[in-house]
Parts: sequence; structure tokens; C-alpha cells
Amino acid sequence: MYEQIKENIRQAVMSGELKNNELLPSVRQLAAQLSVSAITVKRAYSDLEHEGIIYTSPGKGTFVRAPDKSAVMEQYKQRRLAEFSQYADKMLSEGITPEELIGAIKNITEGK
Amino acid sequence: MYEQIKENIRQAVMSGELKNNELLPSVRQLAAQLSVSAITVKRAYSDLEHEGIIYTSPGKGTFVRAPDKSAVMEQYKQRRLAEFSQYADKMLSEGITPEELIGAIKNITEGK
Amino acid sequence: MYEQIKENIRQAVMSGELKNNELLPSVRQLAAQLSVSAITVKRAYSDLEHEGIIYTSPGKGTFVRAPDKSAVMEQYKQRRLAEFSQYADKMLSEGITPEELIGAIKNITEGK
Amino acid sequence: MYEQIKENIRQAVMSGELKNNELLPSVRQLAAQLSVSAITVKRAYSDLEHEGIIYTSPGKGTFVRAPDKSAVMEQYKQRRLAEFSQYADKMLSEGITPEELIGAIKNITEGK
DNA sequence: GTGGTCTAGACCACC
DNA sequence: GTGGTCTAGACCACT
Repeated sequence: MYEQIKENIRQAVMSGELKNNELLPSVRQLAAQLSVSAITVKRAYSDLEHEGIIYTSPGKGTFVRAPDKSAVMEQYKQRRLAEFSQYADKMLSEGITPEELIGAIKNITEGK
Repeated sequence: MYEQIKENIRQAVMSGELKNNELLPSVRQLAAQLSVSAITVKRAYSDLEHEGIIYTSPGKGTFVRAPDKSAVMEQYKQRRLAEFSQYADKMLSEGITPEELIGAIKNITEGK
Repeated sequence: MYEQIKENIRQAVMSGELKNNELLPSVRQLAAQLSVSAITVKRAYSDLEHEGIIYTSPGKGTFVRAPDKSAVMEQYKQRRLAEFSQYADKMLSEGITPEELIGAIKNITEGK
Repeated sequence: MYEQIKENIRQAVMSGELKNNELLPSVRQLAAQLSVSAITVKRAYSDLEHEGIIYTSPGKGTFVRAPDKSAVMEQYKQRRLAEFSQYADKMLSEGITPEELIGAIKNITEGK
């Protein structure tokens, strides 16, 4: 659930919907709005702060840090691609060929 | 850990080390040999039976079912590729391009 | 932040910049000047009054009480040293020797 | 509260009461014994694992890692002395002299 | 049975 | 009012 919150905010920041230094809803506000615990929102905010795309000022609130939208996206891509490489490497070590993996990816894109 | 047991048996079957209808060690034997709990081995056997590459005859023991080695491998590949496709699809929906995924795979194979 | 305000006023009194019975800026004035909340300034003033180095006359304002600068400093030192003793005592009870503590202090002073 | 648990275990390990590779009480056992939540014990264990004086094996239990008792104590001392140095440095910057700090420490030891 | 973790409420310091 | 964190219960994967 807090993964969903993270994803939503990430999208909003990267799409430009949330601008730099903009004040995010408070932990309690967003928690009430989504009908979840404040802790769940807090964890999402903490993770995003650790990722560097928002920052928090105790007693003041939580704000967007997006000096460059594309940089945020790029950074996120790198993390995800590193995970993906690890996953793919495991499959290759099980005897599945690179061609089969690439074929699977092409199947997906063609189906759309 | 039981994943390792499964992988070992799968490899042995596909490499021909274990032949069709051959009797596998009993759950207790293998557990003692590997110094793990019998429950762990039991779970590995159950999973493999569900995958269709072994079968158990109550009171007699557990046996290999490998009418065609390549078929087993093929079936396993299909399952793994289906998982992979799901994983890749998720990444594509996050805005990562197919080219980036394919590039990542090629990076791995070139590095070896 | 209100710790900084307290420290600034304390320094000003001890350095003689603020003289005895001198009128301090009003809570609202200082708050506006420092761009902080009036509550923050109020808390700093309250703490300092409790420490005995300023006093407030309701309806008139807040004034410096510094019959003897060195006495103020002395009093502050005593409070801080009492805290320090408590902190050091805790460490000694954990098995750290007095020599190690003294050594640490000397390391700091030599480094400067 | 979990700080107290940490301290107790640390003492037991350093005093030799708990030997190397010895199995610690399970999270739930200790929680019941101390009448606290399992989470509180879990947090203590996690912290100690992060400090490197115990290790945990999922599904098996939590064990003592103390290759050398004195090494554990030494490591802990270093951490505490680093904190102490920071604390002392702050006081020195407020105008309190090193001699006064050392005098305070000696006062404590003489009183005992 | 074990450890691991997500969601939750309550309380704290601070502005 | 804000964020920060300690304690708690429930559920999960795994052995």
C-alpha cells in the first residue's frame, strides 16, 4: 500500500504536476484522505526522501525536491534496470538463452 | 533452501543423471543426507510433483517422470519466461523502453 | 531555532552589548525581524527568564537583568557542567574509564 | 525500553555469560518473559545485529557472534567516546574550559 | 516453531 | 499544526 503512495507521488513529480519546493499534503491529511494510517504515509514519505525526490522540514512540512524532472526519472530508471539485470542474469544462469528473453520482450510490445 | 533441492533434482533429471521411473531417495534419507528437516525435502518433492517431473506412489516411494528430457526443460522454460514477461511488462508500464531492457540483457551477455 | 535565539541573547548580555535593565525588543518585533513565529521567540524569552538573566514587566516589556556579567556566565556554566557530569557518570557506569574520557577531551583541544 | 534490552544482552555477551554461537531466546519467548511486544525485542535484536554482536538466521533463530569479547567492548567504547567527544566539543565552544570538564570528571570519581 | 514486515495508535519535540 | 518514533498486533515465508 505504501508502495502505491510512493508510485503516485513519483509520477506526479515526474509529470510536473508537483513543482519544485511545493508543499505536499501533511502526513495526517493524506492519511485521512486515503483512509490509511499516518504511519503508512510517513513510510512512503521517508522512502521518497531517502531516494532524494522530496525533503522534509520537521514542524514545517514535506516538500518536493526536483531540480530536474528528467534527472529524477533517469535515476529511478537506473535503479530499476539494475534490478532487472540481476533478475535476467539469474534466468540466463538457468539455461534460458538471451534470445528467448529478448523474444519475450518483443512479444509484449507487439501485443500492444 | 528447498529451492536448491528442487533445482538439483531438476538438473539431474534434465541431464539424464536420473532416468525415467527411477526411484528417488526417500524424504527421510535425503533429509538426513543434506542435514535439513524432512519437511523441507517434502516440500521440494511436492513442488516437483506439481510441476509434473516426478510422481509419488504412496507406500512405494517417489519416482522420476521424464518421458522426454527436452520437454521438461521446455515446460520449465515456459513457466520462467511467463514470469519474466510479467516482470518486464511492469517495467514497460513505468516508462522504461523495450530498447533499454534489451540493452541491459546484451550488457550481461557481453560481460561474460 | 529558539535555542539559537537564547544563545544570541545570552552572548549579548555576557559581552556587555546588552546592559542591565535595558529593554529588549518585543516578542512580535523580534519575531518579525528574524522571520520566525512569535511563539518561538516567546519560548526563548520564557526560558531566559527562568534562567534569571532577563525579567518581564507585564504591559511594559522585557528587560535585561545582569547585576554581574561574570555571575551570569558562572551560573550558566554550573548548569552545563551539571549536565555534563550526569552524562559522564553514565559512561563511567558502562565501564569506560575516567582516563579515557580525559584523553578524549585532550584530543579535542590538541586538534585545534 | 528496547535500549534496556540491548544493554542487557550487550552486557551478557561481554561478560561471557552468553558464549559464541549460543542461541538467544526467540523474539516471542523474550517478549513474553519481559511482558513487551515482540516488535520491541525484534528491534533490539536488529540493532544488535547491525552492531555486529549477534546474527540471525531466518527460521532458525538468533545467535551470539563474539569472536573476541574484548573486541566487542572496544568497538562499543569507540562509538561511545566519539559521541562524548562531540558533546564535549560543543561545551568547549560555549566557553567552558577543558580544565573545568576534567575537574568535573575527577569530582565524580572521587565521590565514589 | 522461527524471523521479517506492514499497518496501526499513541505520544513526543518543535514551530 | 508539523514530522519523528516507540510500542503493538497481525500476517507472511520459510524451516
